[in-house]
Amino acid sequence: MSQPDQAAVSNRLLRAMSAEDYAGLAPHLVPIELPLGEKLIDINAPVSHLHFMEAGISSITTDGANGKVEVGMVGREGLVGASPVLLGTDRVPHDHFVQMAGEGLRIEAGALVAAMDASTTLRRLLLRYVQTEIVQVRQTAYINAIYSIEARLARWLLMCLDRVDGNELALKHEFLSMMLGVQRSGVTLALQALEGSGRIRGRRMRIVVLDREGLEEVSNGGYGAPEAEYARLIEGT
Amino acid sequence: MSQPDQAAVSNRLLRAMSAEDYAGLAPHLVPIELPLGEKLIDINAPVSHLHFMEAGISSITTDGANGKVEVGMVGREGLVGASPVLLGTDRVPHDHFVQMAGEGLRIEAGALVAAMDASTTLRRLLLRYVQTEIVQVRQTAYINAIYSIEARLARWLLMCLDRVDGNELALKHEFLSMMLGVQRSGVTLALQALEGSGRIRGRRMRIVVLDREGLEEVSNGGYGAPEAEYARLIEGT
DNA sequence: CGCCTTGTGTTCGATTTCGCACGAACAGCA
DNA sequence: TGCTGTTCGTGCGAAATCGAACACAAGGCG
Repeated sequence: MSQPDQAAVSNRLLRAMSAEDYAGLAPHLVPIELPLGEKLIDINAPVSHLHFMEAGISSITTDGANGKVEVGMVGREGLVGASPVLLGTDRVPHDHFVQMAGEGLRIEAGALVAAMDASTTLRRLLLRYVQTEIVQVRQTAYINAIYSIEARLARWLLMCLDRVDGNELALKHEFLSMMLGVQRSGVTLALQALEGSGRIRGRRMRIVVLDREGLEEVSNGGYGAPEAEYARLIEGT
Repeated sequence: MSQPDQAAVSNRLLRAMSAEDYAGLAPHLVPIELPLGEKLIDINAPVSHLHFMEAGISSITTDGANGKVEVGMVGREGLVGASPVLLGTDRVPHDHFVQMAGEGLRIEAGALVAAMDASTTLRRLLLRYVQTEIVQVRQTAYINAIYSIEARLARWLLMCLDRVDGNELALKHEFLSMMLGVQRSGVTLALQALEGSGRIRGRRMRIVVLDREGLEEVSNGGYGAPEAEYARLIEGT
């Protein structure tokens, strides 16, 4: 098995770490396909592996009495399973599944923990990543409390856009409605509003973003702060 | 300055740690009053001190274009400032202030970090606490997306109740409306609904909880999971 | 005791979102 | 080409919530 060179990976965490830290991790990284719907971590099931996302998007969801809603999103900026493994537990009450197909680099939990124990710089980087996850979900809680469907949808599309190549997203309205925790027809109406103002174009199973800045306006401040915090904490910018 | 004995403290983290870990921390703990409204951490300001809450409640809020909403709650089960300091940054884009007056044990960030570097068991405990904060805020994001005002209010009252002695909460409707991100009149109506079903009794500036289990029913599954995860991760139950 | 500030109860129209249903458009497939 | 299942557009009454205003009540203070 040949692991990719650090310069060849897409994952922003792997790219941000020192060459030594990457070299220590690389022998344990196993390239893996991430097909749509693949469960990376089951709710309350032992977390044996983590996944550095290389492409595609994974969702963290809460399943409750009233359905399933997204409470976290991980793409190539992140590491699926980071918070439980780095913070000392082996299971979480949340589902983690592949929401947009892609690839990842899988690593065993034990190997990652060992690498972190051996390198303070690696530990520091990955713990900071966990902090960015916290900032993201606090923002989600805020948004879910007081923003309109249209603003929440705009933020969500932007977050997806940050994690894919190109400006197309392969998504069903029904799936979006579940992620946001709203009615499917509400998603259709919000998308039509965005399309009416020329910010996106919708086709069947596909959303093309035409005006990224327009979406940021619609998101009304809901998008941006967590993303800036990621840049600051992980990439020092 | 005499620090309290471990058996005498109320903070559940301090009580859960080993006697050795507590002994290492104790010389750095400074008892401090926490008056209503005191800011413990300012938004994006350096975090110099952390606070083990002994009594009272601190809120974590996001301030955005559309107002301020609570995105985290810390009482005597917790440590204000844990996530930034333990995860390697010195500031967070959130406000932390005292929402119900009480007391705490203050510690300098540097002293806590040093103690954690010296004890793997202490580090393990406190990182696990951060994980419980994550579980809490993911639940908040979930609830905010799809639960009614009444259910959210019931959950919020229960979370407060867990963090105070007795069954009375000193709260204004206006404050509640800000915490939940809803209209003040909506809070009044929801409280009346809870009072009508005999679960609480409201006076001016004061809410008396009469039927805790009734509130849990109203919260419709919104309350409980994060609390159970705290018990599991911190207290091993 | 009576004023005055603050907190709470109440109302009401506007708006958003829900919840549901049904038809139209599209894509795969025979 | 025609069939079929899926996805999307649409409409509509119901419900929840907003947003704002005003009246009333409680309690502090002079």
